[in-house]
Amino acid sequence: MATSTVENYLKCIFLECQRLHRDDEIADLVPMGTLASAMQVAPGTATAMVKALADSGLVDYERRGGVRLTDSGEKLALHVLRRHRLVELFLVKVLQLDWSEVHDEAEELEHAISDKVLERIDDLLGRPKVDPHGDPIPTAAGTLEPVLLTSLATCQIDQPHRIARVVDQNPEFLHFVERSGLTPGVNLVVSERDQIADSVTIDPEEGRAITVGTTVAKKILVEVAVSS
Amino acid sequence: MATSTVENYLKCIFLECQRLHRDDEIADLVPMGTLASAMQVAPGTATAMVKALADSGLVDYERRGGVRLTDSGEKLALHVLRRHRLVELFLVKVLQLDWSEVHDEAEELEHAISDKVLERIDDLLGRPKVDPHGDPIPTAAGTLEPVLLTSLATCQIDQPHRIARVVDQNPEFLHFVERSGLTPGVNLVVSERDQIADSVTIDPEEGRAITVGTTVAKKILVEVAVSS
DNA sequence: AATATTATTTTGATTAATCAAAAAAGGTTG
DNA sequence: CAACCTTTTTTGATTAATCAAAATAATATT
Repeated sequence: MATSTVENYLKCIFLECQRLHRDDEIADLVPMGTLASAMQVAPGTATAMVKALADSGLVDYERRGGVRLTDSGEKLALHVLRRHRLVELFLVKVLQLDWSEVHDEAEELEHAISDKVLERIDDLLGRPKVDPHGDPIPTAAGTLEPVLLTSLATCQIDQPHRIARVVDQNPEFLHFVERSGLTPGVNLVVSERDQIADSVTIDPEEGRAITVGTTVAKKILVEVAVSS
Repeated sequence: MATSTVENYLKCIFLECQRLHRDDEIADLVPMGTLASAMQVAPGTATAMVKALADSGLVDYERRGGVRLTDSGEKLALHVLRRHRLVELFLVKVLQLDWSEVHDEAEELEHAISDKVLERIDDLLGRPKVDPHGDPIPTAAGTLEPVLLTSLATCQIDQPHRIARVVDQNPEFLHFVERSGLTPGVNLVVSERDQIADSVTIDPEEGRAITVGTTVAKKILVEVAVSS
């Protein structure tokens, strides 16, 4: 059985890989430095660990290039992610915790929960598709719906959108999002984008307009609103 | 912070100490061999670990005598036990798992659950006093109600009793208990005890009489029934 | 008491995960 | 292209938890 450290590395590689795709260009390998800082370990530690993961067939490792999940590594990563996200939703829906605090709780619980308990939770919640942050929940079979979302930084101006997902688990950030009324489900339009000022102005259906920087706008993912 | 291994050793010492009190005479120290086999580790491993626990002030260790919890060790042990038992009850009541399978699940979860989540669970369950096996749940303050129960092996013959607690988490045993209708809450009288045959005959209020060996009788704890 | 048995402790090694600091490999840039 | 900077890998050590097997202490048996 994979230790929880192994699970964390795999999850981290998966998420960093997704993040690279979202932000940047088509980087296929996660650089070791990126992994090390995401895992908050010394660079050498990440190298050592990745070599061990490669020996177990969970990743492909390219010396001085970076690391990529194999099929079995991705399968395990998705299973961890499923546990994490179902636990988060469970904590919010059943135990009434705040969405800003569940990430850290789930970080521990994701390694302790059995498949049996997980499926009971899934039942209890009615087989949900997304967690409280709008992140999609992988299926038990290990598939993740492809994400076709744009962000406030890239969506079309003046077209109605709905917030689908908030891609940053930092509690401070989540509180800000909540105060600003930018939680998943909210309808809005982006009324203005100013390259020079690095700003994006958002006009929610309810409440008053707000202007945020591009880095923040990138973290709020939206889909085109269906007429309600 | 205590590792989950440390938590397990402390919990184990606490439970073994209780068991010694229940079964046997007034043994103050848990022998190293008992601890090692309860923890399923080699004897030397237990010695090494106990020395480390003694250095942290969690236990008193008497060379070639055994080990005993200090006040701070007991406090931690009770906190672990509280988590374990609340989780068990939660799994039975909320997630509808069978009482015979929750012990092993809780064994993992007890180390992953935060105080915040624990108190939410406690609330949700209505601040229960005992877990599904009838084991008392320590309070958040770290107190455990003193147990004043006898077992089927020692209670008075022909007097009405009620099953309060089943002291063995083994799923096989719990299934047997269930099949025999000897779960917590059941009213019965012990109609006969035969020293030579090493047997105890139980007459439940409902269903037919059953005869079990003394080792089993010792594991089923009862209280004198209040007139219903 | 001498011997045998059992329980406990020591010793020496191993594995997983980590760090700090030195070494090496690639890029960048003057 | 040589010197510099950044990233990555190596190396040597450390900590927590474990085991097997040898050594020791305590207890029981003859």
